[in-house]
Amino acid sequence: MQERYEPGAVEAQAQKHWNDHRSFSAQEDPGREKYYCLSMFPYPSGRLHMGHVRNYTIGDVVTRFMRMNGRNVLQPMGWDAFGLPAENAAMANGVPPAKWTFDNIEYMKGQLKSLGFALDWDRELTTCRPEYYRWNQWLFLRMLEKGIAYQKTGSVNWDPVDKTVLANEQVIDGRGWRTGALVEKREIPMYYLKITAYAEDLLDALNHMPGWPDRVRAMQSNWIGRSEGVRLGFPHDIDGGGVLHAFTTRADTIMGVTFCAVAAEHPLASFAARGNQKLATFIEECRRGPAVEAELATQEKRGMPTGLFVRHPLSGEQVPVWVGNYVLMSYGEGAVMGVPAHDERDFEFAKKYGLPIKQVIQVDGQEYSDEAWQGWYADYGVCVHSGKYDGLSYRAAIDSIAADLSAMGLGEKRTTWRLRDWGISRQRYWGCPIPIVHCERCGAVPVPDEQLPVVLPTNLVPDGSGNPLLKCPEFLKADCPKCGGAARRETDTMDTFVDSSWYFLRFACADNSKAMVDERVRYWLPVDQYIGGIEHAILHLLYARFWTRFMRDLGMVGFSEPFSNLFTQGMVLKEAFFRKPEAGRVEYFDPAEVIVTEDQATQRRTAVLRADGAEVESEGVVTMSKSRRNGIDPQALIDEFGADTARLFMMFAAPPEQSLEWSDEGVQGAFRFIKRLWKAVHDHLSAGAVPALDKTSLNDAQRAVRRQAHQALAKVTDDIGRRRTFNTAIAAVMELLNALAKAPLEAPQDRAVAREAIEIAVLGLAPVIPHVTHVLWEALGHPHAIIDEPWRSVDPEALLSATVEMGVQVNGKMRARITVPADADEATVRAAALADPNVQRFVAGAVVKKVIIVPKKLVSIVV
RNA sequence: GCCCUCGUGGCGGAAUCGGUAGACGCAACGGACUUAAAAUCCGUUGGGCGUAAGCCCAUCCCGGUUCGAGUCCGGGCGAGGGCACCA
Repeated sequence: MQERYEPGAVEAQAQKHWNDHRSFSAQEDPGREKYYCLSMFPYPSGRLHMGHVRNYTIGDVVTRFMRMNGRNVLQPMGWDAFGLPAENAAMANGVPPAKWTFDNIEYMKGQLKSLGFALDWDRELTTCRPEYYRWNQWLFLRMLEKGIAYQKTGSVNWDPVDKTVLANEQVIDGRGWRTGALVEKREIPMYYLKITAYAEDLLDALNHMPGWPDRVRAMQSNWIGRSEGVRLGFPHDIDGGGVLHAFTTRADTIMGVTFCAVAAEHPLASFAARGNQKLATFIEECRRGPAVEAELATQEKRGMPTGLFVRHPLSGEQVPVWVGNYVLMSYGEGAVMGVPAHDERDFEFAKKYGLPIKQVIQVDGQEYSDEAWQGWYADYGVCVHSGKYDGLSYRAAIDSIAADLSAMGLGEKRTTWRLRDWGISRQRYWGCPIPIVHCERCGAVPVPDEQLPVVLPTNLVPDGSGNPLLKCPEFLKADCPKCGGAARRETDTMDTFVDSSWYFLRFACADNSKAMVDERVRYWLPVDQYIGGIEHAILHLLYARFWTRFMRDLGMVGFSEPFSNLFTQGMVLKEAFFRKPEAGRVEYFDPAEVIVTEDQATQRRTAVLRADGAEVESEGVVTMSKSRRNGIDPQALIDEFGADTARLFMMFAAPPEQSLEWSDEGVQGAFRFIKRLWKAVHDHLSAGAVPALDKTSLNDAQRAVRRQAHQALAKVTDDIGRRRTFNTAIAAVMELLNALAKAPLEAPQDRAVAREAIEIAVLGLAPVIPHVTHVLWEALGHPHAIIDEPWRSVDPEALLSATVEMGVQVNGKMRARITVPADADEATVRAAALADPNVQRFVAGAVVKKVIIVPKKLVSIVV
C-alpha cells in the first residue's frame, strides 16, 4: 500500500467500488430482517449546509452499522422541492422556480455523492414532480370525501402595496419585507385538514412510543394541549338576549370573576363596536396586530370596555364585558372569565384598568395584599368568600360548581384542545395545486381522480405581486367536472408540510404510477430509525403522524406510527454579526469578515468588520442560516480534507443530539487522526508476516493489548448501536490506537495481537469513515469489501483481568486508590482499603461506623 | 409570554443506573528531528498550598436529600430550539 494518505484517490476508489457493485441498492427480501433508516430529506436550497452534513452522516453511520450487523438496510434520499425560497430566487434572478430547484438538486446530489453516503438513489423522489404530488391531490380528495378536509375562512397577512399574501417570515415588525408597507390581516376562504379529529389518538399514542425522545413527546403533548375544564355561560340581554360562553380550567375561582374579556373578533365585540367609534378603532388595531403567537403573548395587554354587561351564572351579579387583545378567538370560546385574584394575565389587566380584585382562593391561610400577591395567586388552595363553596379544595369545588351550573343549563365539564386544524391553503405558485375547480353554478367542485394530476406549469416567474397562476389562462381555464360549463381552477397550492407528511412511504414504491402505496410499504415500513433536526419536533412530525393515521383508516397502511425510533440531532450554531441602521433593515455580515478581540482588563469583546474597521454587534451563537450569513460551507472542508475528515469531524466534535457550536479548529485533528490510522496500518504491514493469534500463549502485555482492543470493540458497538454517541465511539478507537503505538512489537504474538487490534480499529470506524477503511481493509488482505464484512463480536475471554483498581472514600472524601484481585470478596476488599496508609491516617482513632462496597469500583468508609 | 432542552478546564467535550470529575480531541507551552519551515514524534497542561507524601478548592448560583451529587429534588440566573404561512 501507499505510504501517504491521499483522500482524493482513496475516496474515488471506494466510491467506484460501491457504484460498480451497486452496493446500496436495496431489494425487498422477506427472508431477511429489514432496517429502514431515513434522514429528513433536504430542501434544495442551493448547497448542502452543515446541518445536512451532520444529519446525513448520522444516518449513514447507523445505516452502515446495521448493514454490517446483518440487516437488509434501506437508506433512500429525495427532495422537499416545493417552497418559498424558490419563488424568492425567481424574483431575484428572473429564473422560474422549477429551473432553480432542479439545478440545485443536481448540484446537491453531487455533493451528497461526494460525501460517500450509502444511499439507494434508485428510489430518489422529488416532491415538485407530478408523479409525486398527484398523490397529495388524490389523498386530499379522499379527505374531502371523509370530511377530514373542509373549507372555512382563515386570516392571512396581506401586503396592500404588492397586493399579495405574505408568509409570517416575510413580515418584519408588522411590515412587508419588500414593500415596507404596514401588513393587514385578511379573511379568505381556505382548506383545512381536521387534525383535531385525531387529537386524542395522537396524544394517547405518545405514551407508547419508547423509541422517541422524551422531550419530543413532551413537546407534542403540550402542543396538542388537552385541558379538562368547564364551559360556562354568562346569560345576557344583549341583542335580543343570549349566553356568553367561556372556557376555564379554574372553575373553582368562578366566584372571583370581576369581568369578562372577549377576543377582538368575537361577535359581542363587533356588536358593541356598532355606534362606538373608539371601540371600533381599538378592535381594528387588534386585528392589525401580530398574527404570530410569540408576539401576541409578549405584547402589552390592552383592553377596552364594551359597555355591555352579562350576568354571573351563580351570583347573578352584573359583570362588565371587555375586549382584550390577549384573548384568542381560535382557542376555547374566544372569551375568558376574568379572575384577577387568581390568574396572572387577568391580574395584570385588572391592575392596569382599575378593575376590582376579589380573592376567592386561600393558599396556606394567606390573605390578599397587593405586595404579597404575586407568587401564589395562581396556586391551588381552598375556596373562600365563595358562599356555599367555602372550604372546598380544587377538585371538590370544580365538581360542585360544574354540577350547579349544569343544573341551571349554564355550563358543563368539557375537554378543550390547544391543537387547531391544519390550514393548508397557500396563496403561492410553487406548490402542489389543490385539486378544486370553481364553477359559477356548482361552486367548489373536486377534480375527479381520472383527471389527476392537476399539473403545475413550470415556466412561470413570480414577480412578487400575487400568485402568477392567476395570470396564467392555460392553468386557470377548466371545465366544471359536474356541469361541464366553463370554470376556474383553484390557484391556491398546498402547504409544503403536506409533501413531507408521507414521503417516507413513497420511498418503498417510488416507481409505482398506479397507486400511492403498494405491498412494498408493508415490508419496509415503519421507518426503523428517523433522523432529523430538533426544530421539526412538533409540526412536521405531528403532521406525518396525522397523515399516516388517515391512511390507516383508509386501509392503505397497517400501522399508526410511521417512525418507530426518532433521533433528533442538535442544531449547528455559529455566532452571527449584524448592524442595524437607524432607518432600514438589519444587515448581517459573514463571520469570516469580522475580527473579534477581547480586552483582558475589561473583559469586553469587540467585533469589527475587516472592510471598514467599524464595530458590528453580535447576535450571539445561533443557528446557521442564510439570512444571518453565518453558515460555513461544508464544500470547502470536503475539498481540502476529503469526505472522511468532514464526516469524522462532525461526528467527533459533539454528541449528535446536542447543539454544536462550529469551530474551525479540530478539523485538522480529525485529518491528523486519519493519517495516523493510515500510518499504523502501513507500518504494521511493512513489519512483515503476522502469525495466527494463539490466545493461550499470550504474556501479560499482550493480554493487556487484547483486552483494550475488545473493550474498544464493546464500547464502539454499544455507542453506535444503542447509545448513538458517535463521539465516544471514536474516542475509544483513538485510545486503542494510542495504546497500540506504545505496545511492544518484537515477538510474533505481539504482531498477532496488534493485527487483531488494528482490524478492530478499522472495522469500528468503517461506519464513520467508510472510504479510508475500505482501502485499508483491502490492504490488510481481505477478499471482501469492508461494507460486506460482518461486524465482529467481543471475545469475553479477552475482557478478563486479574486485578481491578478501586477508589476508597472516608466520610465521602476520596482518600486512596487500591488494586485488588478482580475476584476478591468483600472482606478482602475491606481489609485492603483499611490497610492503606493514607486511609489509616483518616480512620485512626475513630470508630468505623459503616463500610459500603460497590464491587469493582469503590469503598466508602464512614467513621 | 408559553412549551422543551442545555450549562463541567483556555476551547469542543467524557463520566451510560447516585459511586475514582476532566476520557478523547483542539489550543498552548517545553523538547526531538530539520540549514530553516511545514509535517511528524515525545512530554507538560483545572486552581491554590507543599521539597515531598499529600492537603484544600473546583462541574452556572443558592438551598435540600444521601455514606457519597456533574448526575436526584426545590428556587434562581444564563443560553439555545419551537410557537401553527421558513423548511
